[in-house]
Amino acid sequence: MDDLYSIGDLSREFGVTTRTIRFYEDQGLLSPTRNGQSRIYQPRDRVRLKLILRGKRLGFSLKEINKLIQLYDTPEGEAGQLRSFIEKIRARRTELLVQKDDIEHVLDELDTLERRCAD
Amino acid sequence: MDDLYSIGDLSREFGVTTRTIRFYEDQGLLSPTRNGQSRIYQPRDRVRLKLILRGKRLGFSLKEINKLIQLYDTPEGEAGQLRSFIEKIRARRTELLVQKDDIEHVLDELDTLERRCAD
DNA sequence: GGGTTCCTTTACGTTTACGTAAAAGGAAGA
DNA sequence: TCTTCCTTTTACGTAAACGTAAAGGAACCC
Repeated sequence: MDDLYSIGDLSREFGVTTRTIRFYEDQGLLSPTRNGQSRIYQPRDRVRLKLILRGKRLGFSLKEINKLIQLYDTPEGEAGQLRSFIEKIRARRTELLVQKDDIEHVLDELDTLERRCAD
Repeated sequence: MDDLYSIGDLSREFGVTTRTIRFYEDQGLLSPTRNGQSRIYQPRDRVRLKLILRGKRLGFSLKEINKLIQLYDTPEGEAGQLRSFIEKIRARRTELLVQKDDIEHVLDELDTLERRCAD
């Protein structure tokens, strides 16, 4: 019971509500085991939650995050689906590059603003 | 009437619906002049729309975007409000740095995925 | 003058991502 | 035993950001 977590543990660690964590499970993003009625989270569940939250920070919807996670979990095959998914990945990457650029712009502007304000 | 735009012009240029543009006006983010009933957008309105959309790409809410825009428009004074706003700017910058980091991680992962898929 | 296109306002509908409250059960501590 | 804390399910509520008609006016084209 060393690397096992309750829903409250994860809630505290990641700064999200238990409602949120249950919601992610409801949406098929998490599937913890149970001890009686209580949810028990393994390290891999914890990692997965981490990934979900990172996805969120990047503006992915939960559905998109779900697909990305599933993509990680696919062992090998299903090249057919994957081919079309590569396109999506590339599209997303393009978006992310734009976003990165945006961020750099905004960081500059924030600096300017901050200096302008510091009077 | 060279640097004047209709709502349709901007809609087409930026790939958003007219509904969206009117909604932004409704939220106080845009205030075009009128020709009779029709909205007329000046270059500065166009720039502002551009800023709004960039803000959106960065995950700002319309309310936050509104504040940032107002911050740009403040001529000089009101140091009181600004001081607390600098904090928000710094917080946002920290978030953006995290986000930039996230993006770089994900870009790497997307590369890996793409290579893994390319069989 | 009919058709097409663009514009307007009003207003109800929708999706996402949870918030929040209600009602209840199990376990630990004073 | 009582209280407190953590957990559960169920379910209605909500904010943000538009979508989607509906109904109408103005301008242009043939």
